[in-house]
Amino acid sequence: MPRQRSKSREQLVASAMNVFWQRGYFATSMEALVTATGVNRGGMYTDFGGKEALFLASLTAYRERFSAPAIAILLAGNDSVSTACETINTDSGDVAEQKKPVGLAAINAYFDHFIALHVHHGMPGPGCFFANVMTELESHQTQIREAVEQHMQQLRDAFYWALSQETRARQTTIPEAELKDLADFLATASQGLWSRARSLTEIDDLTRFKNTLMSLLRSHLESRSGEACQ
Amino acid sequence: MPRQRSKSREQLVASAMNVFWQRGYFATSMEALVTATGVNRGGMYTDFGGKEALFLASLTAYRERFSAPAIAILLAGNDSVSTACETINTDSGDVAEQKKPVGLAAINAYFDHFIALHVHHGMPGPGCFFANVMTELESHQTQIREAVEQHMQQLRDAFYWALSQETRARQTTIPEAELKDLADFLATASQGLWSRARSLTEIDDLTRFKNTLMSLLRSHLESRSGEACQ
DNA sequence: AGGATTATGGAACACTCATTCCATAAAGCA
DNA sequence: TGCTTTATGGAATGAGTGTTCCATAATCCT
Repeated sequence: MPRQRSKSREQLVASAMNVFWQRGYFATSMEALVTATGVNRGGMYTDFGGKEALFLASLTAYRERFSAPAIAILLAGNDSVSTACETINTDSGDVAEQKKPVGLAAINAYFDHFIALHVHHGMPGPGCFFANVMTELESHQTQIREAVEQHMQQLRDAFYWALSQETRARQTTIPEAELKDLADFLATASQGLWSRARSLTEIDDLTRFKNTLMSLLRSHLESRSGEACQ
Repeated sequence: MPRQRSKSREQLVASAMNVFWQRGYFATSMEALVTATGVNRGGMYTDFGGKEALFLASLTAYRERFSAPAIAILLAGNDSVSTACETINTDSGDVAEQKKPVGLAAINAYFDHFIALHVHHGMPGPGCFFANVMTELESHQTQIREAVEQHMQQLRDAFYWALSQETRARQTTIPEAELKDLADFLATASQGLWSRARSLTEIDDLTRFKNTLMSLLRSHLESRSGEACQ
């Protein structure tokens, strides 16, 4: 009986997410959301509670659509998530479906995925939604803070998985604590890259970061495996 | 003849800077600035043009008061800036005045300075003002964008200087391009740390990042100097 | 076709924002 | 002391905010 809505709830969140991602929470007005999504003002309040609820929905939509596929690349070979990742990966289609890279190669692929995103989007990029939110947090609610922390945790764990795969392949034993530190470092360093991508104008800057990081990582792992040199 | 003002222009900017740094541009209202600075509303408009001009002044104040001293640590031994740095360093007083660390030790000292700042401030920290601004940029003017880019340039150059000092001490020759890439990497990675410090609660997380980064750097430089091993 | 139901889009509301203005208070000079 | 000059703090302004509401329009079912 009812009139059918112009855009589905998912389309609405997808549009809103883009605006929040690009402009941040405070700089985004409800008016801007109305024009960007094409949805009438009232509908935003019947479907969601209001601006903050819509922002939270945008945050989870971002994690599903962008964050999870990227992290899935790092988790290649991890059986507990492989089924979910496989569908996501084949959807995005920018990862080799036959033989997914593992270990350092997975980390390399993660950054390639990041770079491909920026080639597609154009520079300067929008940065990481979560990293952007981090700098606006002060007056946000704890709910959002938890979402950010959860994202960082996932990224860290994914890096840890990729690193442990690499050491297994190399048949080297690195203390778990040291591997965790490395994973932490990678998560934080890549957050820096995401932030930085907001003001850089050259894709090459991203590529050089990746190459340098991978080179550092290789040097480190090799120095730990071939201890005979010292 | 006139009534003397309650706070100097510099005190005003210093107070305003803290609020902008903590809360960001949009989340900071003029009312909050009035109560935080203790300066009357009218004075803000006679001394500066308005909110944006005050924000710009806060940005340069931050560079002078926080950014420059930190970067000066990296530039130890660089004669072209040594005089300026010396006065700044002795003011802050958290750097050994007699023999300033050079090369990798300077980079280590840079992060120690960063950590000391957070010990003093308490966690979670306020992050890097410039990094915070980066994520709000979309609707800001080019003037602010330039200020951010200028800061990144300075940080990058400072890291480059410290790295070149290190290779000179080690008597190893690394191509200039490769050294520049390393400096770029360090600047971006440390921006990640600054951002991350906004949501972390343990000082130890910062220390572990520093240790891991220094360890990676050492492994890399050693692998480049002792090529005989491979 | 007619009626029930829901989306629509614009008006209206209360509120906060940055900015301007002004009567008052305070300080130095005659 | 009286006069000039400037800072002060609060009121006023007008634009913009998030939110609510409602008459209208569109769709589906009978």
